[in-house]
Amino acid sequence: MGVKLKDIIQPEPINFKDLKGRAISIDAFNTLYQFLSTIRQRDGRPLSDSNGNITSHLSGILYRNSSMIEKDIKPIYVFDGTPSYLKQETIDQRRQTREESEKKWKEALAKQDTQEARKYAMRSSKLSPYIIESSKKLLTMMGIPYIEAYGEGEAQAAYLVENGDAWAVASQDYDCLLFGAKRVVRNLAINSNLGDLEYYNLKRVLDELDINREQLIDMGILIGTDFSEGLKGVGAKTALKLAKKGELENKLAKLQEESSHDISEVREIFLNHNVNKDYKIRWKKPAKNDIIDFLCEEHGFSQDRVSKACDKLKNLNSNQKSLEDWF
DNA sequence: CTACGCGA
DNA sequence: TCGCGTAGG
Repeated sequence: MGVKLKDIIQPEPINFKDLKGRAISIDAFNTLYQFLSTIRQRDGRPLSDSNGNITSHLSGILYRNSSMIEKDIKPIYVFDGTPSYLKQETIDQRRQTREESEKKWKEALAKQDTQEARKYAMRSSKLSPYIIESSKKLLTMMGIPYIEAYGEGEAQAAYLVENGDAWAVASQDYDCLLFGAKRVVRNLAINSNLGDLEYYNLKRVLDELDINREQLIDMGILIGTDFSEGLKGVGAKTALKLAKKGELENKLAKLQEESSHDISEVREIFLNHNVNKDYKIRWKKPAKNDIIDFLCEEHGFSQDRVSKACDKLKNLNSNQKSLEDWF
C-alpha cells in the first residue's frame, strides 16, 4: 500500500526516451506482486507449468525486462530484507486480507462467477520463497543485477539513486519519496507509452508543497504508513494544511498518546534506514541457453517466444558505447 | 503484465 | 498496417 500522498503531489510527464541509457532501481517485491496479481487467466488462475508451479512472475520478468533493455533502460532489482518489527501489524493485516480473498476466490470459482473469481484471485497473491528464488534465478540468467536490502527495498533503492548507481527508483508506492529517493518513476511498464508513465522529482515535489523532507515524513506518519497507523481523519490534504500551519508537532504528540509504538522510531525508519552499501552492480551477457532450459524445459514456456525475448536482451550488449561499463 | 493473431 | 481482444503456462 504505502503512504497515500496521491492527492497532493502531481507527476511530471516523462516518456521512455527520457530513461534511455539510464539505470533504474526497481522495487522487486512491488514488481513481483504486480505480476502475480495481474498476469492471470480469466477466472483468476495464475499461469503455471504442468507441475502446478506458478509462472506468472517469470513471464512478467522475461517480457518486461527484455522490452526495457531493448529500449536501453538498465534495470537493477532491489529485494526486501528483514522488515522492521514496526511493520508487523501491516504484514498481519495483509495476510488476513489475502486469506479472506483466497476464500472468496474459491467460492466464486465454485459458483462459476469468473469475474468475481478474478477480482479476489488478484488480491490473494503471495510472494512465496519459490517466487522470490525463481525470480532471482531468472534475473541472473538474463544478466540483470539485483541487490538484497537489509531492510526495506524502497530505502535501498533510494540509496542507489543517492549514490549515483541508478537514475531513479521505480515503484508504485510513494514511500520511496519519504525514504529520500531523489527521482521516482511510477507505472514503469512497457504499455505506459501512452502518457501513463509518472515522474516525481523529490526536490521539486518539496519545493512545490513548500515543505522539507522531514515535514513530508511527519505528514506521512499522520496520514499513516506501513510502520504505524495515522491519525484518524487525516489524509494528504489535511496533513499538508497542518504542515503549513506549523501544527505537525502537536498532532504527532496527539498521535503518540494513542500509539503503542514510539513515533520517533518511525521517523528513523525513513530518515536513517540501515542500507546495504557493499554491493556491486554488473549487467552481464544473457545466458540464452540457460533461459531456454529453465523456462521452456522446466516451466513449459514457448521456445519461440522465449527465444525472441532473449534476442532483445542482446541489444544491451551491442548498443553500448563503452563495453567496460557492462562487463 | 506483454505478445500475438485476427478482423477492419 | 493498425487496434483490439485474448492467450500465455
